[in-house]
Amino acid sequence: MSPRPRFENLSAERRSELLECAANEFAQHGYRGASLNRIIAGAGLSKGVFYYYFDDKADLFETVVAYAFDHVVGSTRVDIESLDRETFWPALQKMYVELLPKTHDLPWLAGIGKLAYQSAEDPELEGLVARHFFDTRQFVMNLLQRGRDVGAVRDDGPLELLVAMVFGALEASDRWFVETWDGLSSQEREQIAAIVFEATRRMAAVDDEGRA
Amino acid sequence: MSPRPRFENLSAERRSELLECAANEFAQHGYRGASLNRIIAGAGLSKGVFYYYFDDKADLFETVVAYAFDHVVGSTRVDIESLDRETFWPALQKMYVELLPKTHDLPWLAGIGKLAYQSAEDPELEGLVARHFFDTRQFVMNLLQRGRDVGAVRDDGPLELLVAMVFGALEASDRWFVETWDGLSSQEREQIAAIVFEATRRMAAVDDEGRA
DNA sequence: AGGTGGATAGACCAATCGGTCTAGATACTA
DNA sequence: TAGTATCTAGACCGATTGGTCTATCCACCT
Repeated sequence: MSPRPRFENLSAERRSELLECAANEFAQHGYRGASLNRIIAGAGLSKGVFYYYFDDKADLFETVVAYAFDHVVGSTRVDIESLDRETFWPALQKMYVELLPKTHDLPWLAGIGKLAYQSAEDPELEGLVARHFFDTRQFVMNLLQRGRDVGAVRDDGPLELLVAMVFGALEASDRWFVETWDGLSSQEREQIAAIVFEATRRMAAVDDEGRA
Repeated sequence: MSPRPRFENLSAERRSELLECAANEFAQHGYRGASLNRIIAGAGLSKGVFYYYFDDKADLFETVVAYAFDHVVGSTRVDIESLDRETFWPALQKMYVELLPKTHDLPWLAGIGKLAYQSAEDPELEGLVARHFFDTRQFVMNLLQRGRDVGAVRDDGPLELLVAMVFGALEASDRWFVETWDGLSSQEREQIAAIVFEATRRMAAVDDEGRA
C-alpha cells in the first residue's frame, strides 16, 4: 500500500521525468495552483498508474521536495567541526561555487526550494515538507553558529534573522543567475559568482572580515 | 461598465475589508490558488455584488496590488537628486525605519509584494501588475544608481543583481520581523532594525562605507 | 490451460472553480 | 403611482479539480 517502495521499481527515466515535470508545475503555480491532471498528462501517465504509485497530490509533492533536497544536500558535505577562523569563509565559498551550476542545470530546483520555504506554513502541507526544510535550515544554522564560535560570523543579532537574510539574498541572486545565465561567458559567471559570495559574506561576517 | 469608478462609491470600510481579505487570500495561496469564492464569502459579499464592481479575478488582483503599492510608495518620498555621498545611506536608513512598522500593521503587504514579484512572469497576469512592479523596481534602481554616481554604492557588478539581492535580504528580514514582532519590545525592534539596515548597507555599499 | 498478482488505462465521481444571468430590493424622479 | 437606475442576492453554468473504481493486460507459476 505504501507508494514509495513501488515507485522505486519504476525505471529511473520515468521516475525523473514525472518528478521534474511535477517540480516544474509546482514551481510555476504553487502547490494548490498546480494541476495534477496537467502533471500526469505532461508526464504521459494515466490516472491509474499515478494513483498506483502515489497516495495523493500531497504525497507527490513530498516526493518532489525530497528529490530536490537530495540533489542539493546530497552533494554538499562539509565537516563543520574542522572549520576555523581562517578556513571558514573560503570553505563556504568553495561550497557555493560548486553548488551554483546546479541551479542552472536544474532550474526548477530554486523554485521548489522557495516553494518549500513558503509552504512550510500551509496547514495542509505542514509536516510533509517540514522535515526536509528543517534539516537544511538546521544545517545552515549549525554552520553559522560554528562561524560565530570561531569568530568569523557577526553575533550582534538573532542567528535566525541572519540565516533568513543570507538565504534571501542568495535565493534572489540565484533567480537572477537563472535568468541571465545563458547570456554570460563562463568567465563572467565565475566573476559574478565571486561578487555575490563576497557581498553575502560582507553581510554576515564580523567587521574585520567585512574588508576584502 | 468600467468597475473602478463604481468601486470608489463603496464605503471605505467595505472596500478595505474586501481588499485586505483578498490580499490575504492571494498572499497565502498565490493568484491561481486563491479562491474567488472564498474571498467573496470571507468578505461577506454575494457573487452578484462582486461582479457588479469588478470585471473578473484578474481585475480584483490588480486592484489589490495597486492598493498595496499605494500604501508603500505613497508614503515614501525622497528627492533622489539631492542625495550625496554623505547623506545617501542616512537618508535610506530613515526611509527604512519609517517603512518597517507598516509591514507589521499590514502583514499581507509583504505577501502581496512577493506575489507581484513572482507573478510578473505569469503570462495571464502580464501587464496587469507589471506597471506597479516596474515602477517600484525602477525607483530602487534609480536610487542605487544615484548611490553609485555619488560613490556610495559599489559598482563592481550588474546593478540589477545588486537590487535583487538587496530586495531579497530585506524581504526575508521582513518575513522574520512579521513573525517575531509581537515578542519584541519597541527597543529591541529599533535595535534589530538598525542591524538589518546596517547588514544590508554593508552588502551594497562601497568598501569604505562597509565599515561602521 | 488456468490461476495470480503487478501494472495500466480511462470512465467516472462529487466538489469546486471562475463567471453569467435573472429576479428582486431600494431609492430617486416625474 | 409608474418608471428608471443603482444595487444585491444567489441559482445556475460549463469546465476543471483531486480522487475512485472497474476492466484489462501481461508475466510468471503450476
